[in-house]
Amino acid sequence: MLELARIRKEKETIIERLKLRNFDGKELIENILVLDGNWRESKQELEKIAAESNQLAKSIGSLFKEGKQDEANKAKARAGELKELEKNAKEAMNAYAEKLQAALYEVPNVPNPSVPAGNSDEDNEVLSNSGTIPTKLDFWQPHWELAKKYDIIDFEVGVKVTGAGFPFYKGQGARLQRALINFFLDQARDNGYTEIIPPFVVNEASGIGTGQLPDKEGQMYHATIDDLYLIPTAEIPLTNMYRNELVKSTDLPIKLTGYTPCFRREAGSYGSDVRGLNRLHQFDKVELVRIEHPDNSYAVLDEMVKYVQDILTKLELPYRTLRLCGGDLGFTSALTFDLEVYSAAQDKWLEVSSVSNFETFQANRLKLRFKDENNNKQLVHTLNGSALALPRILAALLENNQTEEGIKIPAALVPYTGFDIIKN
RNA sequence: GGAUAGUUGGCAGAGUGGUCGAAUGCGGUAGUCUUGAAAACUAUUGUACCGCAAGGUACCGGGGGUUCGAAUCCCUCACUGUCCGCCA
Repeated sequence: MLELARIRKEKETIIERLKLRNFDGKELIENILVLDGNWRESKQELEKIAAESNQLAKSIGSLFKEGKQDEANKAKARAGELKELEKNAKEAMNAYAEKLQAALYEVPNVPNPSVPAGNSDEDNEVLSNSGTIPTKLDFWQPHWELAKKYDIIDFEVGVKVTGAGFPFYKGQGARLQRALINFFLDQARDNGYTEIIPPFVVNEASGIGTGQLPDKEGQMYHATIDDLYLIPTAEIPLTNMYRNELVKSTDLPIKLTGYTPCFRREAGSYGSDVRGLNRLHQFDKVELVRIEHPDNSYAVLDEMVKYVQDILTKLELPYRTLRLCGGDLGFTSALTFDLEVYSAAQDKWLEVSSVSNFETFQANRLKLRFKDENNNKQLVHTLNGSALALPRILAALLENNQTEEGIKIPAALVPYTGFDIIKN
């Protein structure tokens, strides 16, 4: 959510920059400013009535004490009138406040000026390519065939037990999965992140805090009996740890990492994109969250991208780095870099990480502030990034490392798996 | 799941219808004293919003109600403690 004060101050810039994401915000922003004016006006009106009412109530007390019954009763009559006025004024103010809030929720984050214009993922800017794309050999198979061949992932039994998109990992597949989680967490720890194991379900306030609610309600599994949501990413519990907090500037930066399963309904997804491990309803992910001083957040964003690149290099996977265009940019993000690995047998780039700077957009909803050098309260900047999402890494590892003997495990992972090849 | 007691400012803790934004203690900040520190003493010290300002409004777990007036009375929800039951 954008800060109202900022909208008042930078109306034109905001409208202009929102165009980068093909968002015509002119009408909405104008409307917000009108509602803001109405709200303030009605608030002043209400407060005026409340002030008189408060004063009157006090005087009634003293009048009774002094035994001036008549005057007291007269004042009571006036108080009754005021009460009616106050009720109406309050309703008017609340109506404006509600409309204002709803309108503010509709405004996406203002893109960073470096965000390229564009409509879809086709317009994302490829910043770099790293690693060597392997040559596809005749016997190479996509990962869902390999999963069957080596009996390491069972999609069918997942359908029986739960439904499509909930695979079972078995034997070496399960161990490889666990090895990746540990590898990622160890890497994060070596880089100064504190490991967290958060709850996998969150309440509504947390969903609102990080921006999944109210917009993307349909993307999350909702346990309605208890009104809790299954997390689609560890970003929600990790960032919400600091909801409504005022941290000291010396507490910054806050660097958190956490492994969680992620649950996504993925309503509306279809086609070859959802084949095998490409898109699941439940998947594992290690997430990084940073809470930063506003002056540092863009340097930190670059640092996080480098960090993810470094892990991909260690896994010996060919990858490319993209700067998301305005049309593909998430609602809450000001700037996002995606990292995609090349999965050879499918001949596809698979997104395995998304690293974003939200600036104050989440912090404003979270009411997450810090005391700056001058003891003023300021909103922090929040960032997060996947490091990494497991299934597509697994897909690429399986597809790219096929040999006649079996699937080779990259050297960096062998200490974690305890084996260097997957074979029958 | 049943019973019961709670939820007040950074913390502890008073406050059962009016002068309570809230005693008191601790803590914090500033000062006096001191070579310095501690102790002692003095003063000060909640948050948010509206307003150019003066000032005003709201907030005693959340929401609603009674009343001219609610931290205080009523309803409701959430959370916490304790006991019982169940349980990894």
